[in-house]
Amino acid sequence: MDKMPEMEILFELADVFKVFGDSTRLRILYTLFEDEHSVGEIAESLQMEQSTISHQLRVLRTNKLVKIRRDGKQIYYSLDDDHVKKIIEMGLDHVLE
Amino acid sequence: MDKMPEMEILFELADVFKVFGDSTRLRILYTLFEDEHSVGEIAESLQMEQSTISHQLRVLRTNKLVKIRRDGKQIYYSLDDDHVKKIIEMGLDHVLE
DNA sequence: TTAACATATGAACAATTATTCATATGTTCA
DNA sequence: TGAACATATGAATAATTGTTCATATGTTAA
Repeated sequence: MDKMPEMEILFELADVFKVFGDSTRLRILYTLFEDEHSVGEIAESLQMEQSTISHQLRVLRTNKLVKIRRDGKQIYYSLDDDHVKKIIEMGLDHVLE
Repeated sequence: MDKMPEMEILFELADVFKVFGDSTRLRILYTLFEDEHSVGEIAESLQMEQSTISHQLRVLRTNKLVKIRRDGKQIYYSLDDDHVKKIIEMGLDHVLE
């Protein structure tokens, strides 16, 4: 173990970390820690443009960090991976020394 | 717990993940998983410019992921944090599903 | 001191990306 | 069907960033 992965895997790995490397996406993920939320709720909660949130949710979804549930006009997003919390907490451990 | 951190902390957190979000830096970290290595050794091993490696090592060092030990003309880099391996492994878990 | 070597650094460039604005798509209800 | 609402998307822009080249800094040994 700990052997260097193939280049293809390394690029994917870097891409995943890139997703965590933006404060807006981190805020969205934190918002979803507790419960699922609609796009509008997240935008309202973070005081950001609906468009911005939607764009970033797509990034999160493409990378399989969140999943969706449609209910009428709204689309509810929630965490789609057990690792998300743990990865963020590990990063936080590092930041907090 | 799981409460959203202050903005300042969120930016730091994002910055840490940004560091992991580059394949060159991931390769450098993997190289250091086993043992410490000099700048030249890493550049040779990864077949990249010495300058590129040096620049990226500075990023890693600034973010306290690697530390240095001077020995004559060479500077040996090694991992400076217990979390590094774990964070990368978590990310890998996600990538590998 | 000087030559040779190892590493660091600054400037420049290309590429990537987060946000905004405007608009499109899709859903509900009258 | 059409109006109102929720979300998605494309284009444009500004900002950030990884790499290279050239050169500077720092170390050793003669």
